[in-house]
Amino acid sequence: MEQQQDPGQARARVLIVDDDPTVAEIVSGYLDRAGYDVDHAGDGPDALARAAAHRPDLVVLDLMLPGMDGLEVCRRIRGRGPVPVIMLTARGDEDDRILGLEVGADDYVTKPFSPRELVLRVESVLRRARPAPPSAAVLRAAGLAVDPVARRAHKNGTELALTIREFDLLAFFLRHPGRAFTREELMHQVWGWDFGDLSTVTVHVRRLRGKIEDDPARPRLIQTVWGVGYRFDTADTHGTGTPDATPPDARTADARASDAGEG
Amino acid sequence: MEQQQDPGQARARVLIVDDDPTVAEIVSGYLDRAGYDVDHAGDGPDALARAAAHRPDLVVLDLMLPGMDGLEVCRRIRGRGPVPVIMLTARGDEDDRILGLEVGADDYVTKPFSPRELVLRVESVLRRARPAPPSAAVLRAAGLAVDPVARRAHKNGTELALTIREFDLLAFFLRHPGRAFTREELMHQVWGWDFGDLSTVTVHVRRLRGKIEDDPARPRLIQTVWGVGYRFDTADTHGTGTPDATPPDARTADARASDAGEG
DNA sequence: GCGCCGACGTCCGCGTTCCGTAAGGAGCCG
DNA sequence: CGGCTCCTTACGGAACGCGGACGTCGGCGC
Repeated sequence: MEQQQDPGQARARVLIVDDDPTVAEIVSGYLDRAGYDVDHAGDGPDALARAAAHRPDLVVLDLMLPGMDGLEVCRRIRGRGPVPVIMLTARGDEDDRILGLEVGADDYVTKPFSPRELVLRVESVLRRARPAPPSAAVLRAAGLAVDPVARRAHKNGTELALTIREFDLLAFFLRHPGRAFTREELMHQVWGWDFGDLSTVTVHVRRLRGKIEDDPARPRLIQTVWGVGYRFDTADTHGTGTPDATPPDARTADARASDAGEG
Repeated sequence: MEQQQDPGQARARVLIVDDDPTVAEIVSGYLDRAGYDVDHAGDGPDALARAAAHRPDLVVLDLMLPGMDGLEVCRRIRGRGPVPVIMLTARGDEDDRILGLEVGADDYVTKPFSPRELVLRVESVLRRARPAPPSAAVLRAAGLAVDPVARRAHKNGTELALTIREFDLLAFFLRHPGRAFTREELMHQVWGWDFGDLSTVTVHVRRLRGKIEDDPARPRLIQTVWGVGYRFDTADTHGTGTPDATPPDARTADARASDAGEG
């Protein structure tokens, strides 16, 4: 069964381009019942006009069109913007598939096809084309954005060139803002070591400061807690003398495994 | 999907639904000689029962049935699973054809038909139904277009001559843009190995770079993540806005089979 | 059968990057 | 002022990535 779309969400517009009225009608019925806003064009020029007027979210395009070549239509439609295209080709016509691939089709369905399958393809392509919604995996604070999955860090939109240790250290700080850590703790959490020269931590904090602080000589983000260690301060966790200011982040102990990457 | 008749494999099961015994017998004979395991039902309820019991790989369904409508039978059978259906319709009855397609038939044969033709259709539908598990779309990014089904890759319209490993590697990268992978992960996901010389990955990345990068010495698409591995970057996954284009979908064990192709 | 060729995995040398440590100087506190 | 802590810089070595090249295996044509 096809699933309905979210009520409240605008229905996705689908443009069907086919010169056979019966095929178009069947497909329209299926897509309509599946919750799409369907438009139909019978030939190439009509397709281009409707595509320009209605700005569909997806185009189902028959390759065999009277007048204008389906490939040409595809090319022109995609020339205006990144609209996903599903192409209907004759059964087993390998050449058409290849051409469709080159011209910019995102998927193809061979005729005769089951309307059910077409609906599935439409859903699949649209799902794939949807821009990724706010990825929750990105850590943000004080103009910094750290993506542990991509292993990228940005400061005010420009990318930072961080080494592994610097990246892991910054990611750890971002996960635990406003809290002071001793060098031993950092060495344990970020390095995974329970012993070693603690000046290693000092040096890496210094290097990280040099890359993320506006004035490394007078650091704002990574504060030195005299006699203790370091604390990452964001702009919003400022001024509150909170002794136990656990951020909304519910992350507790043993964050090492996820914070410091590999063991 | 089910298996086709390979030597050693079980024969494909075909269920014939027709109220005319002579027709059913003739068709059964042909299909049996063609190597299929044939079952027969004379009316709608019988068809549903046998379909449930024997789980056929394909159903040949006469539209004109006593008792229950053929369309209703088709609808119910397909409601249980994605079974291919070939429909037998009266000659020139356009409405039946349309209805058949609407209900989800994969092909149709008009009566009177030659049993030989029906066998060909059966083979065709089974062949088509098997190796086309739904998601067989085209991957696109940064001027690249990769068709996993056709095993073709294009860059800016010109075809790339990729080896098997290079193709699988590129397809995997295109499926997970903007995400960093270690060599171990790539070896596992693309090669399917859990051990082995990781320099193999390095070498293949280099060879792939030589074919898809404008300046392989200064790669833009496949970025090296120092100390970690590699990351495929598209033009649009650049900057703070959308650092992660990969939806947090189910990334399970079966991802390998679909990612690396079926070899 | 024989030789050619492409694909693949492995190995080695080189240049680069990064890391941990050491040492000297400055800052903070009693 | 003395002791301790922290900052800064420098350096050697290890780790890493890259490019080039080699040996093997299988397919294909002769």
